[in-house]
Amino acid sequence: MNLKQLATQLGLSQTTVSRALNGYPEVSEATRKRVCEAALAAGYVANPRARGLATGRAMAIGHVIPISTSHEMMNPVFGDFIAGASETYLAAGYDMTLTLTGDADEADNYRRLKTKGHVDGIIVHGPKIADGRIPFLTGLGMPFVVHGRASDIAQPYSWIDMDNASAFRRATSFLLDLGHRRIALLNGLEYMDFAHRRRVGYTEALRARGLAPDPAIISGQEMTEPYGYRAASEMLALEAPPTAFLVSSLISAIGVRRALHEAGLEMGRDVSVLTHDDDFSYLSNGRDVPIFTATRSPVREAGRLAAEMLLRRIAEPGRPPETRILEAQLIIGASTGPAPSVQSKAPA
Amino acid sequence: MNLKQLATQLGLSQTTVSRALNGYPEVSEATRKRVCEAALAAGYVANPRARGLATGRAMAIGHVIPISTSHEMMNPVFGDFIAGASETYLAAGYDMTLTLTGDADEADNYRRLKTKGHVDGIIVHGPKIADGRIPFLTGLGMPFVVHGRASDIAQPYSWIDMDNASAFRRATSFLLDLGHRRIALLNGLEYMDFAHRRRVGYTEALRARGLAPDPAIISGQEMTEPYGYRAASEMLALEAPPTAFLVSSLISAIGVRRALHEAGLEMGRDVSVLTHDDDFSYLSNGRDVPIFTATRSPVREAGRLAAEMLLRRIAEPGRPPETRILEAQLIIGASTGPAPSVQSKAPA
DNA sequence: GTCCCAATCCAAAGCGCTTCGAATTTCCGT
DNA sequence: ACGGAAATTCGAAGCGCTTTGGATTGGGAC
Repeated sequence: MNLKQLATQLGLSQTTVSRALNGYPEVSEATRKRVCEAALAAGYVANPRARGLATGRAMAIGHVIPISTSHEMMNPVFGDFIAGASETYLAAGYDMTLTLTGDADEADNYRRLKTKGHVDGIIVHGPKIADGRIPFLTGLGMPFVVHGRASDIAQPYSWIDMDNASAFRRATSFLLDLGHRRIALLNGLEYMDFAHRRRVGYTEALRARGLAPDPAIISGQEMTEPYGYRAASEMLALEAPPTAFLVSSLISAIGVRRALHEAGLEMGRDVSVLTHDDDFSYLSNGRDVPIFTATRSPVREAGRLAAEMLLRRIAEPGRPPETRILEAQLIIGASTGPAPSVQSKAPA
Repeated sequence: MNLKQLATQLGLSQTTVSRALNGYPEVSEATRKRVCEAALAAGYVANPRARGLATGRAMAIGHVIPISTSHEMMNPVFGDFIAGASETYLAAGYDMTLTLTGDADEADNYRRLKTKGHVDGIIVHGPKIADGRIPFLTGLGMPFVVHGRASDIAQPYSWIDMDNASAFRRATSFLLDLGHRRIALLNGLEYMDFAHRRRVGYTEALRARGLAPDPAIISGQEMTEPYGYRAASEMLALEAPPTAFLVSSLISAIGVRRALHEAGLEMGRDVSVLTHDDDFSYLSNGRDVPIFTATRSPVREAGRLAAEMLLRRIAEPGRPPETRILEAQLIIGASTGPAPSVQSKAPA
């Protein structure tokens, strides 16, 4: 069933039917009603391809998410982020197309170019410190919003990001306040912008107290559970083991917890753990009684906001780039406590 | 830059250029080479909408994944499954569009109808026991493949599924062989087909040894970490607590582990835990030394296979529905051991 | 030199929809 | 009853690509 058939059946022109269906004012209410009912009855819905061809709009936005081929990891952040964005799209009538891409640059530019004409805008995931995709898309003139930022890029562009540096600065200070002096950082891959910023925040907080970061208790890897376990186990075996761990993801923090248990240490008493918490739906850190002390920033919410930003950009192509920073909450849970050396000086 | 411009620039007709680009035989190799080079230089890529309109193929496949609005959960299974499918699509030149939908039926049929014309085929995620989407899509004549099955549906359709019943039957038997008699089941939501089948396998294995399932140690919820924790804690507080837990997801199993630790019990010695493991990339159960004894079936691989199946269906619309069952591996880890009562009879 | 068959290449007809410009009808005031 | 503005409706031209059927060219075979 296509427009022409519907129009013939109704004894109207395609023009009128199209206008009636799309809510244009120059069609009488009576006609509109008749048309809509007939369309509903016939189960008619405009062919999106044809509509796109005619209007130039695709009513779809593309998410390009990098999967490091070497690691083969689908970061769970993407899932929740996309779920959030999808709510916005649904309400606005947009579709979402996903492109998982190998390594984020080079040959891919080509592929994304192809994407042009397929989508009205793009959300860029997982930016690296100086991400080539950003100048590329800017040059292309395609509306886009970055989830995160790319530190070394001068020209303005739209992004939404959590304040990673601030969150990790506060988290580090919090641990320092508790008396910890050997604070390990289990970061994500540090060529990723977010991890880079977290490291910066961590370092700043240490320096502010006159402490120098110790490379032996800093690492940056993909944030899996086994990574947390392995890194923590190794660090705990050092001569001067850390008394606290600052971890970049709840999943890795779970690995750290496993390492602690295995070493016979109690989390929150013998060793403190503070993690960033993206507030995934399926891996909640507990609403009422958080297991881990954490910097929390819901990634799903970020997805919703990013999508709204992008839709605004698409609607008004002229508007200057918009940016939005989200502050993480510092949530106190049971995984942190005073540094043991301090505690041991208490009356026993 | 469009076809017409490119053709003019080359002094050829649109027809020839189109054919050259699409690899049709009736164009000389010399011409083809010239055309391809020019296209590359100009950065020309055919507008997919226009191509789709003309060919009737969208070169895109749709994933419709249900998000129970009540729970607001983006199941991590989807992420990995999609990553697998995406590999297949990339190789075949297909795009992927994602539709997260609220509750899976009713009004949504409409929406999915709209999807028609947008995609060449659909992958159905998260089927319930009698899922209305299956007869609906069958009636629509749209090629589709279900990841999982829907038990109560008579007419044939294409699906790929892990053998959930068999996996859980074997897992239960394994625990029974270790002497466990009170085996708790922490299942997923039991209106989901996969959870239903797991329950069936579990029940069968118990019955085969003359044991009756005890509702007090069986539950079915969304498979979050807190669920595993809460359910396990409650069951451990029973008068006759379970000596083993059979868990439907690694994430929930981590919650169970937490509950055990908190209760001062050692996993694998005091209480056994056996979980299903979808083999997510970021939450590995350990390749060499599995933490949990588990039934493992890589969901990413399933995604790849499902995509291949769908592409075959699209290529040959006439072929009869294809089905594929994947057998889970039973992997022995450190989380299981003989039932304590048995052990306690050993010389001490 | 002709004829015929391949090998190439081209013109034009859609695919289904939107939208501009024009035609038609309706409804007033006078 | 009539001119004309306002309210509706329509015809037709694309959007960019594929593909059918036909035209053109080149090169043996005779």
